[in-house]
Amino acid sequence: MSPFPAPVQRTRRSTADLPGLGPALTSAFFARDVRQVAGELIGATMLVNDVGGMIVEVEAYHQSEPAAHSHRGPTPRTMVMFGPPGFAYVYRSYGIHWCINFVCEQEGSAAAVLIRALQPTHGLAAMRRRRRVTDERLLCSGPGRLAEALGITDRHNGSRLDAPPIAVHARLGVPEIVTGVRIGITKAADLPWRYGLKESAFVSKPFRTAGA
DNA sequence: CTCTTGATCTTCT
DNA sequence: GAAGATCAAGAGC
Repeated sequence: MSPFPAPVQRTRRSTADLPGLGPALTSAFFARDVRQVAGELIGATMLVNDVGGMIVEVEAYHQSEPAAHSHRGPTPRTMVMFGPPGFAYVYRSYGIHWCINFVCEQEGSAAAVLIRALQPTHGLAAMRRRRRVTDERLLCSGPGRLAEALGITDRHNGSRLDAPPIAVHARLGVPEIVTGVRIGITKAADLPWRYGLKESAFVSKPFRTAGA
């Protein structure tokens, strides 16, 4: 079963049978409930300097729940999340990696979608140079991996999502979505706020629901 | 295949 | 001083 309905029948594992790019998403798209935006980002395409791919895995975070970096109020690191929607929040993870979020809802909501995995479609050669791996499935299957592949660093913190070097294009068609609990957290670990493209070979880990 | 550990920066206790 | 929205390499099965 393809995660996208007709006309494609088989699971999309190469770029040959991807749907095209929809219009560029602007701040109005991100100015909505963070979980709604998270689900609609599955199948969208994210590019940085024309390098990137189709979003296949994301997680939603909101100030009201304790797993969010914004939960304890604004700090120098999380300031961007407290601002208006449609901007990038980039943070340092475990002292080593960069990870990118899309700020959603409205000023003060401090809600964001963590981009966790892409299916590479644009600029594969540039990604392989940065990542020093050849397996396509390892280029962008994880938040730290995709940031490295796309050249994302703290330089992009606070950047607009609808102006160079960043672009996010709407999906064409509605894919089949799977949900599960978020990965690598201990607080609010039962909230099913992780969204993925069904049967994608490019997600960072299998999907799991709370309890099991 | 699964499990463990090191790397190394920011924030919080 | 400890924990954390991670990843890669090595050990063991």
